[in-house]
Amino acid sequence: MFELDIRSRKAIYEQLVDRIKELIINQVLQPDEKLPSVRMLAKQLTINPNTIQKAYRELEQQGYLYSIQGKGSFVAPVEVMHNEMKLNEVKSQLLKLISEAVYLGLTKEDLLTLYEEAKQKMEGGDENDDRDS
Amino acid sequence: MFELDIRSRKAIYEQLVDRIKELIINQVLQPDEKLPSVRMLAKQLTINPNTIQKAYRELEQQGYLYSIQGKGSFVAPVEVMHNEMKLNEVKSQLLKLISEAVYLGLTKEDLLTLYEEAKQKMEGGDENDDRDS
Amino acid sequence: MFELDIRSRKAIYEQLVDRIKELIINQVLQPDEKLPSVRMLAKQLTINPNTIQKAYRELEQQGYLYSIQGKGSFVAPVEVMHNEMKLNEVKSQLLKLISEAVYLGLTKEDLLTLYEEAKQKMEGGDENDDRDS
Amino acid sequence: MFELDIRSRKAIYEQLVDRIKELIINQVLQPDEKLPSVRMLAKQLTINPNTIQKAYRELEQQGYLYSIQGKGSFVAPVEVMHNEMKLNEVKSQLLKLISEAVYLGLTKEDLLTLYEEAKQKMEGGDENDDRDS
DNA sequence: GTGGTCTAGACCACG
DNA sequence: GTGGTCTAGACCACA
Repeated sequence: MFELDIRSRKAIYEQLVDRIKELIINQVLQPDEKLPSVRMLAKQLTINPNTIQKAYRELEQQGYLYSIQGKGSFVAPVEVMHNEMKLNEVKSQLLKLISEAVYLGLTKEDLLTLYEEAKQKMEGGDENDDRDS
Repeated sequence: MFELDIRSRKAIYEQLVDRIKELIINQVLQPDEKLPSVRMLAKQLTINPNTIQKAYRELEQQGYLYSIQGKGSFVAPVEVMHNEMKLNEVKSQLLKLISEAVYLGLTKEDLLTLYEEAKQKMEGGDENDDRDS
Repeated sequence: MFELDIRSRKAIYEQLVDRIKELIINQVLQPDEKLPSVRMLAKQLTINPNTIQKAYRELEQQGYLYSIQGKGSFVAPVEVMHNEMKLNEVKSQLLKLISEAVYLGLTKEDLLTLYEEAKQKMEGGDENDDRDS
Repeated sequence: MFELDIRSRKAIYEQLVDRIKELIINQVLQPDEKLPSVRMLAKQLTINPNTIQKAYRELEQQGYLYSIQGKGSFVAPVEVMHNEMKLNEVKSQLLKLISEAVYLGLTKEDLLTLYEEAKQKMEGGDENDDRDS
């Protein structure tokens, strides 16, 4: 579930951040669900606990997790207010990436296909799904 | 034209890569156009020539530039064949980014707006083309 | 009345300390008024009694509460003598915080507004006093 | 200049953060001025480089510093736009602290005295000062 | 030489 | 048992 590539150029803690963020976005990890403890996960992945902690801390700063002393780390519920700033950041990144993709031949249809794909993955993780949103 | 933010967290050579890539994508830099020499640009930006070189090498590897010994570096024309691999990479990045954006509240309309924006910038850079694509 | 945020980074006992201090300052809790027993409050808030005890002990040390064996904990009346030391501590904290706020753009008017706001809340909590101080 | 109390309950990196923030606010450290390198400062204070790095990183996240790979860490210039959010946070903290201080006997005059004191320290650090602002 | 990352351990605060 | 802090080292990427 949290497998990572030790040989990758990308820093281990960054891989973890990306992977966990993905699990949250696709609702595999539900709001307020507890994540593995720093030490447990460290043992399981055979990496240093500090590395896990750094990833958790980063996710906390980005608003995806919250952690409680002596209890553990948990998935943060989405809060619309706080996200507007983040959405604008992501939009700016998207504009750049879409530009590059279009330059390389991406069509509007391709883009919409990707959108549907993203949607589908998110609904797939939601067990209480009522079919279409 | 190549101004960069010395205070940014992003490495200077990366900023250069992104900036030049952007200029190529928006067709400000046309195919086969010559880029400034490493030394000239280094002097102009008052940074280390090695940094410029690293950026040019990176762009060459990504297929955006080609260089000729003793002549300089030039913008590579888009080649459809070679791009399919890159398009798939970018598509994969896009899927991740779109997923995150949707999680944060992006709508399909937002996405199409971004698409049109990207298109427009590319056409705007093309001075010899007033027609719609 | 004592609701606390389980997701907060701040330790639970600290949240309790702050909340009770606030209630005392705003005169919602009057001098010599009895606070809920450790066990009752623990049951009501569904947290560990030790946590309540730690908060009460902390407030006692800070001079906001006094406790009587077998009777419970009570709000301490303000004593001018004992407060001079604390006032100086708080003044020192205030100086730091005001400096930071001014650095971030706080004006003298903003500060006076905050002062009036603080005053108002304290008078608002005093149900038997409609006059100005 | 960066002396810290190793016996204090407060974490070393937090002491560093507070101290450096203070130096920036009082303009002892000027915008774009370089801070001691992580290793130099670690050697000077005889503490672990990681602890310094944690402090620098925290200050960077709070917007007081920016750091550049291979160059060092520098004081960030104040940007009014980005600070409004922070100002509101600090205002909220101020309201609480002023309430407590008033409860302990702080007068409006005391508060204004503290304000002037804060102002004075900030101007004192400004070498190009034109007397009053 | 600089910051950034990682490891392998230790101790503390919290509940 | 949990996260948070700190130490004492090591290696890498950047300029």
